Amino acid sequence: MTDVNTMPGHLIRRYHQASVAIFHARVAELGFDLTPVQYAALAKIEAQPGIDQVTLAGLIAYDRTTIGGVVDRLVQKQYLVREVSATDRRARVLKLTELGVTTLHRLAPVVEEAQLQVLSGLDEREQAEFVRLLQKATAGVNQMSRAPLKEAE
Amino acid sequence: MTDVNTMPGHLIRRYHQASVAIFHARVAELGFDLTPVQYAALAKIEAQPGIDQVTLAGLIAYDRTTIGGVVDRLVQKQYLVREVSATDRRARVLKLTELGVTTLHRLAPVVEEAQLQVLSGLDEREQAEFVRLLQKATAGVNQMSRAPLKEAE
DNA sequence: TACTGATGATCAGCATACTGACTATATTGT
DNA sequence: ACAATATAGTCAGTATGCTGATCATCAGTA
Repeated sequence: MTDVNTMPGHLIRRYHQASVAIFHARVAELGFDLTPVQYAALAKIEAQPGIDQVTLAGLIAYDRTTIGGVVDRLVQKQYLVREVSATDRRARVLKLTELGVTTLHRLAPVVEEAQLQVLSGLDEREQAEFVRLLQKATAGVNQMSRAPLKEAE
Repeated sequence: MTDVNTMPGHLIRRYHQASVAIFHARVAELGFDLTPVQYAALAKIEAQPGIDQVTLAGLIAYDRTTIGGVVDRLVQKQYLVREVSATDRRARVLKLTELGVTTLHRLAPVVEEAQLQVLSGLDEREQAEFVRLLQKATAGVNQMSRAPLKEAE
């Protein structure tokens, strides 16, 4: 394993790079300019409207510092509203706007396609096995990240 | 696949995040401050001293814009020397310094350990299968990246 | 009630990646 | 030889991630 191109860490970086590029290309075809991270945030906020930033970060495994900037940009694009929580003045409550909802729904099928394209180097049986192993491997190292996934309670 | 946490793209992002964190933690234990990208660059330059930046970028699948900054920082840390090529004045020729060589060799075993830790969620049979599928999947989407891997000739 | 610690959010600073544009130099074709 | 094209590298601008620090607010406890 002296060649970095055979090391898991390096392969993951390259795979991630391509995965992001595929996402961008697909989304750009529809005339949108959303990053994978922004999409994930919108999807999670739709599922749990009124969520605060730290909880959101935990549910999609982001760093809490990073999420601030992501939310900033989504608010600027008018996909999100951010308000001070009525019950905790430290917290910011997040909700989708109408535009956010329609955008999310228009993008959903394209994002699905992008996922398939990311796996397109594998045949169907391999895809299933790969996703299973990827989930298991990711779960195994979850706590090593500064931003571990926190399961919904 | 409506939940982003089951989507391959999202899993890859999380896995990559943890992989980088593991690398940093291991390298920091030895008192060094090298990123995975910087390590990969050093390793490749050792294998091919006198390589230019574009070729290096192709061999480890970086963007040519990004590699400039990476090399800058490695030069600043005195691991690398960058000189104008004698045969092509556009090109910059890269070589390791003594310090670069010794650092690379000290880090190598730790980097190996980090790779194993990245896979630690899987049993031995799964690890082999996962790396095989990861290589195949990555190769399948290689051309979608701005920085595809270019095999050595 | 007042103190202490925990928590939500932000800020500054840095490194990786990307896009698009630009400069300088080589190469190719006529 | 000269024009057109290609290539190596850089720069400006933006987004994701990280570290570590700070501020405001909340919650538990003496």
